[in-house]
This record gives sequence, structure tokens and C-alpha cells, in this order.
Amino acid sequence: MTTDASTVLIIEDETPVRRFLRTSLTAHGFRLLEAETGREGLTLAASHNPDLVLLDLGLPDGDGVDWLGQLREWSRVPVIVISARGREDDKVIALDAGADDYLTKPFGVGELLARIRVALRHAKGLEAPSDVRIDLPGLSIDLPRREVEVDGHEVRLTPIEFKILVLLARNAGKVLTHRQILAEVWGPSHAGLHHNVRVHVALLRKKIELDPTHPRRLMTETGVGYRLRDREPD
Amino acid sequence: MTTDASTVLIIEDETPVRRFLRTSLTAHGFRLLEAETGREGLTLAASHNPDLVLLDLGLPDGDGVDWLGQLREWSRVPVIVISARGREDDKVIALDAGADDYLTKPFGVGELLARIRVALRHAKGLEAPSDVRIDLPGLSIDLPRREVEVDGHEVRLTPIEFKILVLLARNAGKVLTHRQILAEVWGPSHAGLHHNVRVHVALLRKKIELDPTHPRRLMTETGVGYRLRDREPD
DNA sequence: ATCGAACTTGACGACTTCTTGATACGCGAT
DNA sequence: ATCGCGTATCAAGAAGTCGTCAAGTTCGAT
Repeated sequence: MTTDASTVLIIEDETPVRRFLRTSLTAHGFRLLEAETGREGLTLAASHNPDLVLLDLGLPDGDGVDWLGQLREWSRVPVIVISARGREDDKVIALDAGADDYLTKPFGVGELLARIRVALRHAKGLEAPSDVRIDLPGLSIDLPRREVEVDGHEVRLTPIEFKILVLLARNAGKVLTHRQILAEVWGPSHAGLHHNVRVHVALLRKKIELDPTHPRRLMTETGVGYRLRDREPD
Repeated sequence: MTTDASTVLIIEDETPVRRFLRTSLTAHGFRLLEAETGREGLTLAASHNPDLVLLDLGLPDGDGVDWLGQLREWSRVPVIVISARGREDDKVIALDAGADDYLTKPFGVGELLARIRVALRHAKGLEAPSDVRIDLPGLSIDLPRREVEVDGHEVRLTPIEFKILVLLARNAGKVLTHRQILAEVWGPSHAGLHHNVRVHVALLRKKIELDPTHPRRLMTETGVGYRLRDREPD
């Protein structure tokens, strides 16, 4: 297997910076995709599935962290944030939003390349099921579009319902405990929200089950958690 | 299973820096290991298997990059290098030697913690998929799916039954005492629950034995406890 | 300010799982 | 045989879990 050139998506509005990055990266054998806005960047990310994203925070169409958040809803591609903002808070926010690294302008090409190598090294280990969509019997999810189809027709899900469904679908067949669902959907600091999971699962079932009183997809494992079937029952 | 505190190994010779890190990290719920030399650090890493390593480059017994190289020969634990050297070359060398991140002193605690979170996030993905299933003659258990198959057909187990079976299966062939089963399944504070083990073993047998009155898998060791056969009897 | 969608919270019945105690069984020692 | 010990079985009730509804809250859009 030849080690194909990795594709890097640059999301950066300032033309000189972009040109500089383009020159440096192509010279080192990377294939490039370029976007000037967050929206454009997300679209490219969805369509071309790059191996790495370089994201500038100061974009014309909104804060880069917000775009990062959106990207992270469906993609685990390594993201290195490049920013003129050097404040510690900026870094913490971006890193917690899902960035894998944070470089403050100005930076050296050597360091950038080294950090790209680190990020790619990580990604290789993950061998992420680069999932733009998830397909299960009678159920398909388009992550970037946030669209869910059940038996052919589309279904509208609220943010929480969508998160729960994606989490279960990504682990289709496995049982996810209440604790896991809480942690992933509501974040690390969850107090007495146990009950919430049940309520939202019930709402979700109303939308994805033909007969919510007799679920055939989203099964409950009493005393443990929930499981989304990855194959038809016998 | 509670999400245990992560253990961080600090390899740093300067006492004040170490103390500073110790205070910051323990305050945020990390367990700590500390070493003043590279050799000591490697030993600790080998014996305690930390979740993350903070490595200073200026160590008394040789360059930190060399120690990093040695560590990388057998471990993939995330390593964040902390160094006073801010030169680009230093960063590139350390990152290419296997470091996952590089922080230049002085740095803020917030950024350090954020970068630790990033590193731990990465590590979680590539944890060794150890023992996802247990196979014994006529009996197979899929842990993440929580599925149990007996002679081909699936069997539904309650949480306690599942716990007991997994415990016995993990120690197939060995005898587990009542006390051990109680401790593992019901937790440390178990009073007069001795009888419970019997009841639940009986229930379990109904589900995994063809003839529960003459067990062929889940054997009673009178006066001691129970044992799950790891091979067919002759 | 008003409205609506989404989320949270509490209450209740239905259901599953667990515990408990009574009783029966098997087997070796007397 | 009979006793005693550890074990197995059963059924009833206790405890816990789940699904559902309805009322309340938050938040952004109008």
C-alpha cells in the first residue's frame, strides 16, 4: 500500500496566509483543499473527507469555534486551529470544542508540519470509521446534514434526540449504559438527569418506531441502558 | 463502572515546578506519579501504566528526547513535553520523537489542562480492545453487546445473572468462592446475602443448562463455591 | 411582550428484577 | 434409617426500573 498523499483542508479567509500555507504544504507533498468561509469549509469537509483541517478562528461568517463545534457533530477529522488570538482562554475554548492542536500566529512552518505529522499519526491509530453517514436496516443518518430517514421517509429530530440516536447508531448493537449516554449527550457534569434519558428516548421512539410501545430498533436493556439494533431480529 | 481519575506521571527535576504541577493537577482530580529523572520516570511508567506523561526536557540524567524515544519503544501513552526551550527545532525534534504535544514554559494552567484533556481524549479512542468476548464450549459471551449464546441460541440475562456469568467465565475452570462472587457482584458491603448467590445461580442455570438439575457447565463445588467448565467433560 | 419549540421535572402505573423465607433435596456420618 | 449440613427450588412480596403524561421552564424568534 503506497502511503498516499494526505489531503489538508485549509479554512482561512486571508489570501496571503492561505497562499503561504498552500506553498508550504504542497511543497511537502500534501494535497490541498481551500475554503474562505466556515460554511464553505464544512461543505468541503463533508464532500471530500480530508485527512486534516487547518482552521483559522477569524472567519468572515462567524466564529471558528462555532464551526468547529458543528464539524465535530459528525466528523472526527483532526483539526489544528490557527489563530492570531494568543489568549489562554481562546486556546482552552478551542481545544475543548474539539480542536486537536492550537497554533498562534506567527508560527514556523517546521512546527506546523511537525504538529500536522502528530495529528495524522493520531488519526491513523484511530482508524476512524470515517462516517459521513450511518446506515442501518430501515434507518439512515446523514451526519453533516443532520437528516434522518426511517423506512424511506424523513424524520425531524430535536438536537438531543439526534445526539442520542447518533450515539446509539455509532455503537449499533452494543449496549450503552445510562451513564455513557448521559456523559456523551449532556456532558461530563450530569447530576440527577437520569430521568431525562428515559423521556428523550421515549420521544425518539415516537419518531423512529412504528409502534413505540413495542420497539423493534431502540431496545431497552433493563437495569443497564439502551441498544440500537444493527440487524433485524430473527 | 465509574470513570476513574486519570493518572498523570510527571517527569521533572525542578522541585518548584513539580510542586506547582502537583497542586494544579490534584486540584482537578488527577492522580499523580512523580519522578525526578528520566530513568526513574521510565521505571514508574512501566510499573504503573499512567494515562498520561508530562515530560520535562531538561533532566539531570540525559536529554528528555532520548528518554521519550526509549519510552516509545514499548508504550504509546500520551506524552506532553514541557520545556523552557522555545526554539522551533526543539519542538520539531520532540514532536517527531513521539511527543503528542509541546508546551513552552511559562504556560498557563488552563492551557495545560486543556491540552491534557485533548491528549486523554485521543488516548481513549485507541485503547486496546481487550477481551470483548469470551468463548467457551457451547457458550459465548459478547461483552459490549451484552449478548450470551448457549448452543447457538441467544439467551436473555438479567444484570445480576450477567455479572455472575461473566465473572465465572473470566475465571473459567477455576473455583470461585461464595465470598468472591458476593464481593464482585454485590460490592464490598454485603451482609447476609449468601443465600442470594444460590438463588441467582439457580436462575442462571435455568437459562444456560439443558437440564438444570444436572448441571454440565456451571458446577457446584460443595463447601467452596462455583466453577464454570472451560472444556467439555470427558 | 408573546409565542412556540425544546428541554426539564415530578408523579403514577405497569412491569421486571431482586430479595426473602419456607420447604425440599442429596449425601456423608452416626 | 436418621440426623445434620450445605444446597436447590419455589412463590410471594419488596424494591427498583421503565414508559408516559402533564405541568413547568428556558430560550430564541417574531
